[in-house]
Amino acid sequence: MRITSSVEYATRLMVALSRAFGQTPLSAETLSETENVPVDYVNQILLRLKRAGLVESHRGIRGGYTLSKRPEQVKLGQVVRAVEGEIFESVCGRYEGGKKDCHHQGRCGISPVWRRLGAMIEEYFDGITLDNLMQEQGMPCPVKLEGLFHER
Amino acid sequence: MRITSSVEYATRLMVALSRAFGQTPLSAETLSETENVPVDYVNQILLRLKRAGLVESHRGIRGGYTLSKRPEQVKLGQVVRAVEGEIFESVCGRYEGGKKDCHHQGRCGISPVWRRLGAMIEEYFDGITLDNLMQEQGMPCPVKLEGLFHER
DNA sequence: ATATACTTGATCAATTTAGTCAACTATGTT
DNA sequence: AACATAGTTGACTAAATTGATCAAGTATAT
Repeated sequence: MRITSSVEYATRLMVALSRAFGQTPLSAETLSETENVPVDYVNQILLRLKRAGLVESHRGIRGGYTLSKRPEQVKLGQVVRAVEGEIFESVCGRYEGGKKDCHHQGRCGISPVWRRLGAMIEEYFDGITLDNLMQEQGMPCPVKLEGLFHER
Repeated sequence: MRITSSVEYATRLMVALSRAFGQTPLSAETLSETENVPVDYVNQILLRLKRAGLVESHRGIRGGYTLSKRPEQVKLGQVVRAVEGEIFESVCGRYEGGKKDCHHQGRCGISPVWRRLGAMIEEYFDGITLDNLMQEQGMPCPVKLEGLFHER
């Protein structure tokens, strides 16, 4: 379980765009240099972010990318979903044993444990905004998880 | 971000061994059948669990595996660490950009966000015991995360 | 003795992740 | 209009990880 390079890079790119919010667009080339990410990879990631509606692109000589929304209105969860599809992939049914004779239904308590973990992680990511990420010390106290554990 | 088959299988195997706790050992062959996991893979996973001290092996004609400790004394976190090494791999420095001109040090708030996520996930796994997993409804309310978000 | 069953390390295939490439389209500037 | 900048697209490749298999052992209860 780890943060992939796509997510790491996407997050850094979004923070860079947050810093430049309200100013002129940042080109993929520029972002590639300041963030030390291969330019083609930057383009690929920005394209996914664009398709998710998180950034806008501007062609031509002084083109580049800008945030679609204000930094405080963009959640880290949206960024992760844009590049990964799903934040936490459900496990039930993915493996042979699970499908054929699923021990995740009525016979043991494993399934809810995975589900809650997924919910917890999503909640965590959705509780953090780009604005939080721009702060030196990270976000203050973004998530309230109490409810999750009593959910039935 | 997902639960790997090793973790899924290891968890199921440990729950099966929990059910048989105090009884005769369960052979890899038996576990393979009841859990629908290839027998060689079962052996591989059980070996890792053994090296982590979570199960004991018994050779010979009525041999097999037994839990080393009572189900309520084994944490899910230990099971995950036994098969995966680390529950959540630290990201800082893993990628080129991070090493060369790390944006995770003093200049933005990304790093603490990953660290806290990792701490949260570890805390979650360590708050669940095999005993919890045996219950139909999963564990009750294993984790208190309040402290995590104010940690500095 | 012998059948059962754990032990070990190597190997292999499938999948995912990371990164590259090339051909193209749009746009501002001169 | 010409041109340079810069986004767009999809295919492609390489590396790493994951999932699974195999073979040649060793130990032990009966």
